[in-house]
Amino acid sequence: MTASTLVPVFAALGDDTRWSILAALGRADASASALAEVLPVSRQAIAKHLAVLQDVRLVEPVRVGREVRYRVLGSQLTETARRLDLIGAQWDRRLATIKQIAEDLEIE
Amino acid sequence: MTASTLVPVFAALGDDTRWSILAALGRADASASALAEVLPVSRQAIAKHLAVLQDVRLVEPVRVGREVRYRVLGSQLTETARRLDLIGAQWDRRLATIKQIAEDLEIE
DNA sequence: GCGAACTGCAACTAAAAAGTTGCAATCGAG
DNA sequence: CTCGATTGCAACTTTTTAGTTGCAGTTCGC
Repeated sequence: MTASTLVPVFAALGDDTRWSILAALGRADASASALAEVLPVSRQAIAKHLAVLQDVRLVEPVRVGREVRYRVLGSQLTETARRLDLIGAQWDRRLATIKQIAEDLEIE
Repeated sequence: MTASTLVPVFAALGDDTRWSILAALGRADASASALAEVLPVSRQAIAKHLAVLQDVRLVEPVRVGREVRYRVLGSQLTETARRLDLIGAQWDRRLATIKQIAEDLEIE
């Protein structure tokens, strides 16, 4: 996974409707039609959201007879979390360094 | 931090320009004007982005004389990563359970 | 084979977000 | 005190995205 793929994942996660979809899929795999019966948007809207989620590997389609069920992929979320943590740690390290320098200066 | 604050953080992180800003701030604190000299957008556009980032506590303003420098906050990123990891683990656990059940059924 | 259930594609509308320009207000340095 | 640098506010345009409706294509069950 390269850095260029990280931002689209966040863009995908930055929408309430998509989280509703992910939450529903977190309980059980479901098709776009099935999700449309639960959520307050049309099936086509859900299909578009699923396409977005599939593009960033947050869900994957599973054909079951004539319907296409979607499965949520925790691995992408875990991987994203790991990378986010690294970046956050870097920033904190720089701030800690600055703070340390400031304290050293005060002592002198 | 409540769940309702999580989605806006992702929305904030789902934009390339904001990542450019965060990357620049990751190297050194800077004002909107200073950032505008480096990035290919106007100062006002950057000011809006900084407001978005500040709303979700990814940066915080620091007055230095007549200018307002912004500091990146790693803690928010770390916290977000932690929560993301928990959710991903939940999903993976469900999938593992399902897989286990499927395997058990095959044996019988 | 035929009808019903599902999916997929396309065009369109509406709302949100990114970016711009222009101007007023503020504050420091000389 | 005054000039220049910097920030803040407002109106506007453009682009993107979320959502809709309508229709065509597939495939399963009877």
